[in-house]
Amino acid sequence: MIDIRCLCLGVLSLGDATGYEIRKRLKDSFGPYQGMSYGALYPALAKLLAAGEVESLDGDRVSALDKRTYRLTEKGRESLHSSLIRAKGQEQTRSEFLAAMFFADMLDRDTLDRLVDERLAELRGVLAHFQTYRGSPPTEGQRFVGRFGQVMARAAIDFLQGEGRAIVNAIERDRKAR
Amino acid sequence: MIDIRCLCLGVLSLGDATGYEIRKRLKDSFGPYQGMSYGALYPALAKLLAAGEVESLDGDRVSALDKRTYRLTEKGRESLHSSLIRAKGQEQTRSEFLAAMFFADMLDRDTLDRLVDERLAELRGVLAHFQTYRGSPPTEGQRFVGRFGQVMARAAIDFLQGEGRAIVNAIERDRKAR
DNA sequence: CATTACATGTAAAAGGTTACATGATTCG
DNA sequence: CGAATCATGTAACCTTTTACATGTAATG
Repeated sequence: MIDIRCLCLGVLSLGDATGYEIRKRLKDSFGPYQGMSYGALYPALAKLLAAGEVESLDGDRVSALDKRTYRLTEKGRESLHSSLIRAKGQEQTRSEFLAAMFFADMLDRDTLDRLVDERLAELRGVLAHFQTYRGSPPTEGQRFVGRFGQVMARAAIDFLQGEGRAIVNAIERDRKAR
Repeated sequence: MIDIRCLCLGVLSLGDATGYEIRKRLKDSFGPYQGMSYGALYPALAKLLAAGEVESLDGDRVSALDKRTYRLTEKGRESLHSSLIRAKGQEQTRSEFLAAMFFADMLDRDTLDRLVDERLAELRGVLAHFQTYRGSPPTEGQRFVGRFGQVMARAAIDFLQGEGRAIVNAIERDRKAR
């Protein structure tokens, strides 16, 4: 399973980083396909440190709040590799948007339009994010994720602007006909 | 927020059901876009019952394991409606597939092919699922979700069979060139 | 000098999964 | 009569979010 620890190891495999940077790089790389909150991140790093899968490059931290840079160890690299080869081709989406749209017949026109508009805004953000690949030339893996993200965002936008909007309009027509 | 309790209310808004049936109908409607385990479902139903948002149609249950059919109450319908109008157009995907592909450069050809094949198999299942809409004529909301699911699955399949596979092949070429 | 970005952590609570325990009904 | 499906529930565990507490460094 790919959990937060595994993701930390993965980001660190591309270069040393602080906890804060790990989270940022993950967001830059995956956009909406992976998230990470500090409350999960720092405990995960502590566990990785205790397990010897990462090492801290700062021996002389005075306070527990001082900046700390992590590096992947050989043990960590092996652990990451063994997680990756056991990974399944799974994907799990929990969509508040679709859940609400499913009950569209209970909702008024304004709410439906708002839901679609919000979804479109987010998707356009995702598309722009993946289109402007900043920083160093990406690995092939990064390229794969970026292209996949673009294609899926594009497909969702096209649907919502065309057929999706048409279904919403049909709901409204039905209501008026009644 | 759309949580498991809200989903139960939503399913029940389309007709009375047992806990088991609620889970089944949700899977039928949303495919991979919503899941629900029994360990979350039954405690959620108990809370809804205590809150008076659903009622039990079986007064005379001898054992706690006897079948029980739930019905949405007026209070439950209001609660559902107020959740829906507060819903955001959000969607969150956690993709073990993309996480693994991101580190494609660390993986061998066989693993990459397996990941793509597994993803394709799942997506084809999703597509088939949404294409064969069984049962009673769907509400417009159901139609929306079904069409959205089809479009997104189609886009992902096309990508993986074309450009995605090409990137995987490029990785292999790079490796051989080294 | 104020704001934004950088930076680390803890504690409580929510939310969910997995495994387990138990049994009835239906269909070939 | 055996297997699949239907059916309900608990408990232990895991992960993650949210809110809080605490600063430093860079930038306009």
